[in-house]
Amino acid sequence: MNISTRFAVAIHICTLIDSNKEGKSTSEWIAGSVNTNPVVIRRITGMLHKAGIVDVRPGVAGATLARSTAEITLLQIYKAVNVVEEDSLFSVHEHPNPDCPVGKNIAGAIIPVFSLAQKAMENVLQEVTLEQIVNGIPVS
Amino acid sequence: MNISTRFAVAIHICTLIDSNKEGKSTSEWIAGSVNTNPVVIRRITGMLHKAGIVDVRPGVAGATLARSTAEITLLQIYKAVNVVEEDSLFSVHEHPNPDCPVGKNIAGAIIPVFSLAQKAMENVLQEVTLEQIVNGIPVS
DNA sequence: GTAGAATGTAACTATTATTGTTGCATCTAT
DNA sequence: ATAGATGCAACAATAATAGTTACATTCTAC
Repeated sequence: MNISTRFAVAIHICTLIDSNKEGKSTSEWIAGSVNTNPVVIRRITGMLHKAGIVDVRPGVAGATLARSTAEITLLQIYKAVNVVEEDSLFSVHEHPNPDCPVGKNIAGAIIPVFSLAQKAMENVLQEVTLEQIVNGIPVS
Repeated sequence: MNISTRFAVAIHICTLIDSNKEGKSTSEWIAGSVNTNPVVIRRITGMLHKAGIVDVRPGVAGATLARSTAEITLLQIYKAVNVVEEDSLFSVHEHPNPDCPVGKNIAGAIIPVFSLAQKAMENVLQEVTLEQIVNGIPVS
């Protein structure tokens, strides 16, 4: 199991858009850097657009960031591309035996822990901005 | 995406074994509480056995915990059932364009963050013992 | 207002992981 | 020896991912 590359690609896309303020960041151009199909890029920019992170319009070439890189966190991107459902990073088996004390109560005992663990991970993503990622890319 | 129920089931199994010190915790009996097939249980107890968490022997009915519930952490169980590969909770797209400054360096920029985020999640699991889970189950 | 170029999106495929299942070999205690 | 358990290989059903084709929609430039 692992979290879809959609998240890493979305970060890649946002970083690219920021680094290309002079040119037009079309899905085809972005796809060239990510090395995938333009439709995959459009799917993701569509999600980033719905989340208000990216501006993109039908018929108009090029996506842009909707706000500054310092105001975009990795958590926002992560939520935008929907790689992990709300509070369900960990899945719990359904229908344990209700006639067994353990079966009846196991979900209630572990779900709060799973929730805390997921939150801890997401808190790290919340503390990292797109600006920091961009600064991690050598200007070359 | 979400982490396999194998982890939740493994916790369920360990809790059950502890709550059943008088009886024999056979795969069939455990399967009755989890509400699944005994082979699924054997697969998981096999993994827990390899990790030294559970004692179980071919031909001998019943699994037991290899050490006290206070000495078993959720992180140990999590690692035992191999639900997330080492340092790869998040996956990164392969083969970004090496001729693009962003493509060439994006992996190096995001992997450390992904690593930190995963570690933060795992640290929570490390702080929770099986004993705490067991105590969260009403005696009824 | 039309042509060209881009985005949006549906539909399909290949691949992979999960979960459940059957069948059978192996092992142990009685 | 036998009964009953575990270990394990093999297979099916399901679901998510990633890539691809095709085409409708939209806008800009002319």
